[in-house]
Amino acid sequence: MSDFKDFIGSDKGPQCPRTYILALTDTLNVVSGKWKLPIIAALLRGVSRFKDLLDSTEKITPRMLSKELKELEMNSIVERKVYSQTPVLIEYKLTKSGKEIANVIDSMIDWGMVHRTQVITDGDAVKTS
Amino acid sequence: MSDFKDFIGSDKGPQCPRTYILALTDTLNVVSGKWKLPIIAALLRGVSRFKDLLDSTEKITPRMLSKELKELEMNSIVERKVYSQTPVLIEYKLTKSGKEIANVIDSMIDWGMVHRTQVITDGDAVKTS
DNA sequence: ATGTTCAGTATACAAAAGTATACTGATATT
DNA sequence: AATATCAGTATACTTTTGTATACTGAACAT
Repeated sequence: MSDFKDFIGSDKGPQCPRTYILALTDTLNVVSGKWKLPIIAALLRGVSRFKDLLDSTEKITPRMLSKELKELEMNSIVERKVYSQTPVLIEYKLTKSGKEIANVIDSMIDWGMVHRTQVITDGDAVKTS
Repeated sequence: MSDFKDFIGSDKGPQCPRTYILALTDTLNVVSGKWKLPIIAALLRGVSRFKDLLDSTEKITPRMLSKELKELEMNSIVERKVYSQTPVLIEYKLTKSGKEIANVIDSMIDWGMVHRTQVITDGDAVKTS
């Protein structure tokens, strides 16, 4: 398993592997922003059509949904399939990697939960934006 | 352990616990943006003074460093200590939670590494921004 | 008295991310 | 012929995020 603490162990010591930085950047691109996670959550629930994603992702506009789906597709998180039925059916679904991002989200939730209890028992405040 | 897949299991079924969303939002606030992770990395290396953080976080301006440190302090990721020596010494250090965020970063790196190999063996492209 | 270091702040601007609202074009239904 | 549905696109914003450049003030050092 990778260890962030290891490779940043010293300023003059071994440099951070470039591959780690690339991997981290990829992940940040997938989880950052207002809409990526809500869309991925809907896709994990099995929602697959543009219109259904619009409905189940509250307050998103078609422009944003379109833009985000394109980015997710470019990053191989989502696959777009066209079925030339009538009316045309376009199906968005998560790739293998797309499904596996749920593990990262789990670890984010876990840290956040522990963090909140630690902050409360330390008497500090949490900004609930 | 929390499971994102569970609580989003169905549209009409059990709602996503609000605490999960709050936890996830907390985590996103800590890892999102251009400077948070570079600063945390420097702090993990033991860099602690404003001037040293400025030097070891390449291209950051004092304005941004100041702003980010304030946010990290508000979110109990960083502690600011003033030593009334002369010249005054101000020390920034990670809290317990602040150090533990490294686990989340590790899981982000892991997903990113696996994702890249999967994308390559599937013949897809990865956007290397 | 002038300069240097530390720890920032002030002002103005540029770029990225997100919103609002309306529209398109293909096909099918009434 | 008019209306509806699906899957988006077009145009014009507003808001948030980040950059550039200069400055402040306290405490020493020369």
